[in-house]
Amino acid sequence: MNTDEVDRLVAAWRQERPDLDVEPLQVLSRVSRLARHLDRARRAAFAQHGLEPWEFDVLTALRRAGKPYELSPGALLRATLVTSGTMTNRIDRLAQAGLVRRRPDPEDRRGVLVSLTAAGLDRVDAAFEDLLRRERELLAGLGPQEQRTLAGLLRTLLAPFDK
Amino acid sequence: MNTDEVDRLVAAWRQERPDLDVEPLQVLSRVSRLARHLDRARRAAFAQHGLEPWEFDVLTALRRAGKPYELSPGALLRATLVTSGTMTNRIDRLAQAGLVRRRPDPEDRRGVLVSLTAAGLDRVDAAFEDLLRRERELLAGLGPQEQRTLAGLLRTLLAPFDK
DNA sequence: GTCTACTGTCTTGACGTCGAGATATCTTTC
DNA sequence: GAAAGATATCTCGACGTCAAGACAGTAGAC
Repeated sequence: MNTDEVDRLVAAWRQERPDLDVEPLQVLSRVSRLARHLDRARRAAFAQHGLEPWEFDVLTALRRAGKPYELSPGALLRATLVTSGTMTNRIDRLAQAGLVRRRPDPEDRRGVLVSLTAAGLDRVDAAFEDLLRRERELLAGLGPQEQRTLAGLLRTLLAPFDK
Repeated sequence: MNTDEVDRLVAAWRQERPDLDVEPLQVLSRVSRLARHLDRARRAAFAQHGLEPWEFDVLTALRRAGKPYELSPGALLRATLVTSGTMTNRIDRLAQAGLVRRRPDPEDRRGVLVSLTAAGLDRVDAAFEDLLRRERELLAGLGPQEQRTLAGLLRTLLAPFDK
């Protein structure tokens, strides 16, 4: 079993605070670190398609909604976990870039509906394929059974958050 | 096996892009989500001690260094993966808050050494204990053996990044 | 010793996010 | 049908980060 950065981190803490049980770090520090590396991989994948991660997040939410690829800003901010001010700003820039379109909601005059343009659909589909390619490489160190085990353990940890 | 948010995400993608193998999302989307929840838990733990996550990151790096809890800004930015401009700003504010101290490096006139004050040491120790408490709760759904399995699988995924 | 390349830290300007609040509209209750 | 509260979106100012570059000091080659 090779030692990695987190093993060194844990060893340093044991040295400095031998009174504490730092085992939780073995799992959770690795989760944080892996997430950071994953962010980089995502950024790289999207850059090839001229997209920023935040752009992908929004386009992807629309893409997953299925035809006609249209959601309200409210639905988008719930899907992407950002605040409303941020979402307004994002939609502005995506519309500027020609990737989404805004139109008034015919059923609610307070509301707006945001939809993918043809260009937005093409971009997000291409970027998503690239992302999956890179994610597969990232997971190449694990066999199919190990991946399922890992997914299962992570699901257990996430369960309390899905209320 | 209960279905969670990620299962729904994967199901939506299978519906929309049945031509793609989206299995990687089962692992990696969960890693990202768990990291987000972990960030919140950290934020909450630190807030009780009047610390922001970024403050904790810096103080912690100094704490782990052991007596005399002193590192250069360069060492700190490598430990925390931020840019030098960011680190300058962080040290400024931590010094302002009385949690760290800056002094010229006696061996290198370009250099500076940053060390924990007594107040900084107390704060970071208390916050760290709180963090571990919360992390343990987060992991409560898994038994000790499962946690070790999970840590091992994550270590395998991280190995390629530790150069 | 001097030139050149490197290192360590700080400065600056642009950017994206957040949080609070403003505005308009819808819904519920009486 | 009017008032009160809820909801949807947008506006604005503050903040922390980054990237690029400025500046001072060090180290190696000759």
